[in-house]
Amino acid sequence: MAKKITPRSKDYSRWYTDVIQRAELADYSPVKGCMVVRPYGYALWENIRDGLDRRFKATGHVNAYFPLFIPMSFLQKEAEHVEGFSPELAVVTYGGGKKLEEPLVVRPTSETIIGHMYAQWIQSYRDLPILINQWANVVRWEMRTRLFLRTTEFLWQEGHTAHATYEEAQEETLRMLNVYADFAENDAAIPVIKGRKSESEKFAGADTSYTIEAMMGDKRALQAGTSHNLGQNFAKAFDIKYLDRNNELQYCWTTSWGVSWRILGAVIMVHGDDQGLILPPKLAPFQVVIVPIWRNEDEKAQVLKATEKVKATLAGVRVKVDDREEYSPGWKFNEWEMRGVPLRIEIGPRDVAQDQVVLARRDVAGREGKSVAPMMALAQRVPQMLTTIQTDMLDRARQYQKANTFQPATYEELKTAVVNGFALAYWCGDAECEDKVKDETKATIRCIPLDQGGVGPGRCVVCGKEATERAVFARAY
RNA sequence: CGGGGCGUAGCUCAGGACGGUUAGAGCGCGCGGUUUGGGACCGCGAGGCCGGCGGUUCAAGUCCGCCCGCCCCGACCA
Repeated sequence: MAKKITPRSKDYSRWYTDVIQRAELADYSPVKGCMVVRPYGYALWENIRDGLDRRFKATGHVNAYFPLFIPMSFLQKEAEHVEGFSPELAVVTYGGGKKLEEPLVVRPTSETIIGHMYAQWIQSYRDLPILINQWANVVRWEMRTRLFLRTTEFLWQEGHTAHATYEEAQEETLRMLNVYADFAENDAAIPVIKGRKSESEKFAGADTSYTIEAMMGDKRALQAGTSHNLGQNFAKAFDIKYLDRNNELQYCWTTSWGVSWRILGAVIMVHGDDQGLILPPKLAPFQVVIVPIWRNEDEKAQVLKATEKVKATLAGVRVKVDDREEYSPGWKFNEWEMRGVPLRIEIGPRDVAQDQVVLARRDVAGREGKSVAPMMALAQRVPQMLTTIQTDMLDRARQYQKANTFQPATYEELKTAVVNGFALAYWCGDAECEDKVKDETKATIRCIPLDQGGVGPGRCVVCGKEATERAVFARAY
């Protein structure tokens, strides 16, 4: 435990893995590319899950569960889909000691098997829309993995909907993109850019993919969630049809959308500092940690009594009392700061005598983040401070993103911009220009923002041809 | 899959070029005591197939070969 966290400036990726392991969010598994999520990390994931799930329910979705194994032939029904996913499939060829007649794919995503079921469940326009989400694990055989950001097996949710018209499907696609953005900003305190993916970056099998992109602490981009309008591609591949009001057979329009535990990596990288994690109050497993301080049995009894009293006044707040005797208060301060608890309450003999406590904000370092509050005021003050911390964290992240986003007009400027952050620049739409940037700068088009900022047409930053839209170029995870 | 690095105590590592009794340190862990407002200290103690297999040798943690695993950097991805 004495091991120090590598400073971000020295080695950002080391910092990232150090923080995860030292904060006990996750650990490496005996299986390459896989990850063990520890209780503290899982509690964080549960809060993410709950925040999203609540929003899914509020927009009319229901949860269900589809199987882990998918017949190989299903994947092959949609040409683009199979092409996109086949390199990263895990395939089961033996079961019960016998070679299987048809290999089973461990789902990399569930469009195919869900499409197969939808084809059976949907007969009429009256059956539509179908709005189902599932929380599941999926497997994608990745060459290089990274805790939370890219693991062979990962937890996520995948929403799959079927609609009667293109318009409804498109509306759903954007609705869920907005749900993701709302969650990212309001719960995770991560500012995101909503946008459309370029042809080369879109989901295998989608007509159009949308994304929320966020800037990490090292100014690289991370795709934090995606929402796809699948058009009729899967409907045609899986024969998802319905009879419309005129008794005519129509193919459905489907969507899918997903957020994985990768977003937990974003929380770490957007907010963390050299001390470790900084968790937004809405997601933190413990929003408040109380560290009691005493010197002798007399003080101990008084302080613990006051601690219980304080805890009781904080109904509705997730409070951890750290009354372990084998660690000193100073040790605990460092420990809980490293683990990102948003607010610390210190209660010692001096505080008990004066009916007060010391409050320390995790997001404001040192003395500046410390304040004293009367015990009487805590029931109000603590929730208030948690709200302030939550909004301050979003503001800080937003400022950081803004300060590191550039608007290059020339290719030379673009080259500089993408090593220093995001580049918002005109793009003509040609894959050639996109590829050139990728080859020469390692930056990719993260998205074409939905909000173009009210600017008119301009010149492609690469080729100079007329361009109607601006794209965000950045190096990405 | 290419390039680089590393496998010795739970963790971080020394030892290794030059083979030689019982393999070390710090941290962590257990017990006892003193401590406790920003990572306290003392004493005692437990803990090792030195990644695996094979070879050289009277003798291998150390030399040689093969294999395995992990981490970091590149080509694909939520």
